[in-house]
Amino acid sequence: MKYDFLSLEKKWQQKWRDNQTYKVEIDNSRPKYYVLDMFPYPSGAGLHVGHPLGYIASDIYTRYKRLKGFNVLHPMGYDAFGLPAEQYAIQTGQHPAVTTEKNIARYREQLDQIGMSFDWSREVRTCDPKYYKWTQWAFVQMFHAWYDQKENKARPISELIEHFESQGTQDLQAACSEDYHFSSEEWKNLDKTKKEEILQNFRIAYLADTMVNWCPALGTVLANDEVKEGLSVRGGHPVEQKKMKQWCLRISSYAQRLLDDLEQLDWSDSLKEMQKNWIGRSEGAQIFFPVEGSDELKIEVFTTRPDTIFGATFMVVAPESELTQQLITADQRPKVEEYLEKVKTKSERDRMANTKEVSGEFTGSYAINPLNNKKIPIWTADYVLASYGSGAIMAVPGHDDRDWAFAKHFNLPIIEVVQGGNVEQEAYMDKDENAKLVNSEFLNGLTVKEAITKANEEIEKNKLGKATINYRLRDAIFSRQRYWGEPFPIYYKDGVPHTLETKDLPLELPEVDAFLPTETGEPPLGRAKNWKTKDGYELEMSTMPGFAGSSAYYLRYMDPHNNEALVSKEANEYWQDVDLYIGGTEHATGHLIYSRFWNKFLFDLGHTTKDEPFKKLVNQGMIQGRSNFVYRVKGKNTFVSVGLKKDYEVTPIHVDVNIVRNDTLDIEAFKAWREEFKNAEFILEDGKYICGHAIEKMSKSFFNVVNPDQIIEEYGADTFRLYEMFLGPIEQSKPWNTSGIEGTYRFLQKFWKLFYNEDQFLVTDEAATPEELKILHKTLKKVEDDIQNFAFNTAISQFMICVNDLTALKSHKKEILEKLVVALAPFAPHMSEELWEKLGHSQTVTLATYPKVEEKFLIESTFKCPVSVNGKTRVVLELPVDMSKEEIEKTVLAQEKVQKYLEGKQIKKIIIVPKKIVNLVVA
RNA sequence: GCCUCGGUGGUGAAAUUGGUAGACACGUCGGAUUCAAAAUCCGAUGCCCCUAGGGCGUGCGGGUUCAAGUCCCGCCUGAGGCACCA
Repeated sequence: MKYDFLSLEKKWQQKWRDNQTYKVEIDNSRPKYYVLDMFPYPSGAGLHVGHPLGYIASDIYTRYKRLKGFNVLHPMGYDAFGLPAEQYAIQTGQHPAVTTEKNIARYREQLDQIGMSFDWSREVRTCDPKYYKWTQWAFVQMFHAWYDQKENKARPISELIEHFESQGTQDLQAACSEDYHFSSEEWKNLDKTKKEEILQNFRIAYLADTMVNWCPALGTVLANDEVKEGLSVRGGHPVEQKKMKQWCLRISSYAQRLLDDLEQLDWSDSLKEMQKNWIGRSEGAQIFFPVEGSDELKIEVFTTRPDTIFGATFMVVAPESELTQQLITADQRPKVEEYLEKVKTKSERDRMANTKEVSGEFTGSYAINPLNNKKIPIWTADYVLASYGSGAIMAVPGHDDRDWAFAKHFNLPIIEVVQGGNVEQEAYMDKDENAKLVNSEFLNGLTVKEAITKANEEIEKNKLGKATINYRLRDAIFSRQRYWGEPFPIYYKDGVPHTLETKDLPLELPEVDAFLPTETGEPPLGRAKNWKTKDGYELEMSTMPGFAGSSAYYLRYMDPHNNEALVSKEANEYWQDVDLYIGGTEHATGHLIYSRFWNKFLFDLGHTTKDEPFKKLVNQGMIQGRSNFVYRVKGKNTFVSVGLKKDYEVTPIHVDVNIVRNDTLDIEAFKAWREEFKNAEFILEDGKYICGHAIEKMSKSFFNVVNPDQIIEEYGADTFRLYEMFLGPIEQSKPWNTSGIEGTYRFLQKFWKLFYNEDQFLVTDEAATPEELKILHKTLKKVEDDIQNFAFNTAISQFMICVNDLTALKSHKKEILEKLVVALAPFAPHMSEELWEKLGHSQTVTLATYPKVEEKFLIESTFKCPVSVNGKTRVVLELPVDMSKEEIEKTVLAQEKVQKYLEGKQIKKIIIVPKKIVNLVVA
């Protein structure tokens, strides 16, 4: 009987749906396993062949784990809030909810036809009020929390207030935007507004005036990870710096924990490295430089090289820094103001593009080097960033190349304090172990390492500052001036923000007449009628960013219909955390950091049981497009095959890859493709038109998009799944190329035929021969090892070898085939179900048990042992496994070939590597 | 500039982690079957040389080792990340 994949796959997909085969419940009798895919943003274009790569891999692993007896949670949902739907809405007036709904339906249809085993009863959508109730709830928790650096965790804000009331700021170590010192008395005497103002600086979700990435084209603020090279990641619009009042999350207070806990995670090195860089820890010292002529004014700097303090010949303060204003002297004011104005109008992008260009202005003030009391000028320059460290530096031109360039440009002195380079030529930045300090009083003669320690000691002793750590990671800006996102559960009373109560959540997104900002520049929510609380207080008009909804979705899947809590204790304790998370690297510094932070916060307050959400993470590579080209002869409607194009003057034209097969153009289809090609003529090679090709992003405009639908229609879902995995390791990015899919298709045909003799279903109860058993167990072993290593490509290769072997033996033994069906089930579930049923099982293959590998069939009775004589001659011998060293020597030397080679030569030594190789070293 | 990961046939890729490089698959060539084609099956297929046989081969140049795609040093090159971060 023919392998009729179309009807067979339809039949099983229907059965799985009808029987809710993949629905899971808490089951304390079985171990849990949690496999999660990064949920997709349902775009209007549907899935192309690149998208399901990770989903197929996780589905294979899920099905494998089920067969191994685990209770596997494998859910799917949609990250449904976002910019594209909103922009589409602006253009068409269609409500984003409507388009989103439509897109989701399409995604679901496509996912189903690939044969995914998701538990759809647990589906979540971030735009569903029942879901975003808990996003809002988490935000409320963050509003009412502060970060205790002593206990290194978030705590309820009420406990901070208690602390203030009993002892003011004494003994308090808290993450805070300001440096506060007050007594309990002083606290008690403050009015309500002032108290709230102070508390804002401690809250984990807080409102603050901050420099933000403002994107005028999108009309919204963006987070750091949403900006690349001064352009927005979505759309590529210019981004500028602007001071705005925004909601922020104090993620920086978690910097150290986010860094430390990376170690315990089973993630790829490159991903961990990216997060490390993003967090950007640097050790150094905070030093205060008094300003000449002022008792109060001090310049705080951060430096990683306190050892070079005697080489500081000037100071630089960031132009945007408030300090700058206080430092400008009357006679310098006009010049400095002019400079500040110039900096202000320079966009972030221009600033980045011209990093070589040196600019700055002298403020007129001088600082005193606290270690040698030398007077040094204070400058302002845009190479110092307001947002990092304290926004001011001590410039050591001898040992920092930016300071060096600045000093050279403005003719400032350069002092060498570390020997080893020529500071007149360039800054000497090496931390050579033998380099000694000079011109540095008590540091002279020390190495850099010693000098850093010594300088820090001296600074702390004299209370000039302290050794400290700085992070590049900044607090996350959490407001977006957009419509299609979660509303903030915040209202304002006398300008002071308050949170809604949990019982009043969710705060649903209101209807608006247009999805644009208001005339007065308020976000779209400003258009909503009566955007107020019951008591008439104004509600917050911004919405939350994309990462809000995806930060705790993995917890929601554990208990998606719970209306009382994000997740019940029971469900959380059973499912714990994600054992395997699969998704792309593009989320390395976005979602994967936010999500870890969000989870740690919930953990601190006892809302979840695990400190880290994702134990193991596998990054699937991107599938690129493989575009095809036809070459039109200039000025004619004639197309020349790629091999002959050098003889003509041609223009390459993208041609739809779906009318090209193995680079050969379907000429009739091409003529029908577009009106203008109807009468096209062709110059062929070997009777065929061969197209050129190039690797590009998979995109509609390159006509290189391949949809899974077409492939599945032609070859079936099982072939598609197999082929996607067979393409190469999942972590690797690679272009899609449909030629080659025949290989996996043929494999499934051959597998099917093992169960048939002509048209007759034929499996025998005969006992398997040792040879057959060996083939089976070798395959089981290799496949299982490969699955555990996510090497699905080689697992499939092994199946191919196995089928070839069994076909050659004309083997139809039930004993063998039944086990193979189960082993293949994770890869080709539809075919396996069908064959499993034909083998007489009434239950689905999902409930089968993964066959046990019997090692005894794997042990070879003999092993191949290559003999190498001085690396020149190789003889391969078959030797028994248990042969002794002496016997091996004897056998080797008795070989005719070896004898021949050794004639007249003397053996110097014989090296036997157990079970592997024998080497004879000849004199 | 800094960090990370790669570079193996015509193509996608394997290689038990230092042990016969190129498994498996695509493609190509040859054959069988067929009136013919498709499908299917069998065989060949790293490169070079005149075959027997030999020589060369994992980006390039060195090194360690009986043995290197794998380890070490120095380059070249591709992809990704970070980037006036003090």
